[in-house]
Amino acid sequence: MYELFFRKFNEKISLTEEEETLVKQYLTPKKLRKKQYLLQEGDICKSIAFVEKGALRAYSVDEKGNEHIIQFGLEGWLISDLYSFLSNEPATYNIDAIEDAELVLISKSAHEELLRKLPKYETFTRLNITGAYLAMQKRLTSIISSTLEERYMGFINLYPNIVQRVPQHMIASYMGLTPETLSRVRQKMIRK
Amino acid sequence: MYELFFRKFNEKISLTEEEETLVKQYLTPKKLRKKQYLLQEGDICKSIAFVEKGALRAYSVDEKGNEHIIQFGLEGWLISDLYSFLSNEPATYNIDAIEDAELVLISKSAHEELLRKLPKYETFTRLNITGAYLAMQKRLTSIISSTLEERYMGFINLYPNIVQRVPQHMIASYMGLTPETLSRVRQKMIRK
DNA sequence: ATTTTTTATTGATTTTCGTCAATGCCATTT
DNA sequence: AAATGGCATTGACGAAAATCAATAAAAAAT
Repeated sequence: MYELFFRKFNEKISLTEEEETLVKQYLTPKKLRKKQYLLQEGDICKSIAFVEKGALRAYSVDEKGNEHIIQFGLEGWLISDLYSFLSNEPATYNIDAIEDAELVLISKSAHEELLRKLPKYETFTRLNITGAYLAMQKRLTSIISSTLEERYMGFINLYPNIVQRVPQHMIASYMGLTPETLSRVRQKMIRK
Repeated sequence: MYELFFRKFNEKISLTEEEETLVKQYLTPKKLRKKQYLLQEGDICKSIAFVEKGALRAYSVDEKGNEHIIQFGLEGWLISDLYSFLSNEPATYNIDAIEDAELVLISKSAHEELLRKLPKYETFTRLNITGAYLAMQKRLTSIISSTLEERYMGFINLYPNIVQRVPQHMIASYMGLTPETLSRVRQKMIRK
């Protein structure tokens, strides 16, 4: 149980047996079927989810009903509406399962207690958010400074597994494009 | 000395006198004239800078020589090429002063020692990076899901002080637009 | 004081991307 | 086996933004 979670944890900062046992008490497993929501816009985000298995996405919906994917969550990644989680304000994102998924949930109270009780958990949290920040900064840089082809190439190189598993219109959404435009970008690249 | 730095620090997590004295020993002041570089692409980023006074920007330059601003740094903000700082890889961003500036530098070794010695510094760091992450996520969401006018309105509301002090072509660059396009967006908005 | 540099605006044109619509394909479901 | 729904592709068209170029205004340097 929670194998991948603790593998990732120990990669960042290694825990003793006792510490693992302590942390385990604060975790809750959850299974999600494809298309099921983990969080809906307007609800308060009650937990951070670690993906043990499967795939999720976080997305917003605009007035026209278009979905905009802000984040994917595959095995080994964390996913949540962090702002809602930390502030207790209504979520602005929806999160649902792209594939059947197994999650490890960390509730708000668990998160806060672990931060207080276990310094290594704070380090774990800091390293996680730092990694997420750096990844997002790369994404932002590529959006404001690269051509579509370069951006798509970058995406393929960075997340080859996502390209395999996720429908292309979702990748288009993640890139801020229409499915048609992404399809045409791909055609151009194939011709070379 | 370092007044704003400690004000911001204490807002996040309050320090005792002794702790402040300890932290002070790890800080270095630095003044920068307008247009001076704090960091150039290709160099290793040796420190995180806290802006006590003035304004800076971090930006990349593409093959065509166009500059793309990834971040502004005004009073009270931190600025650096975090990836380079943490990994010791060559920086991909340039950082320079938009106005004469006074900085507080935290070197790599200072950062690491403070993380080890002072748990409150780790908390300070965690809260800073979390805030930066949330701000960037908002920016990204607005890029992939809003119209230009909405995005510019959002920028004005979020950073009215930047609009006052920074040339518009830099704001265009931050938004991933040409100066001409931003100028036209503004005209449209004025007409309403 | 005048020259230079930086900045913002405007117009004409081209390129890029979104929109709308139709088609075909594949995978489920019935 | 047939029907359905989700998905990717393609074409025609229009809208949005980039590019190129000229001008003017403001700020900085001499």
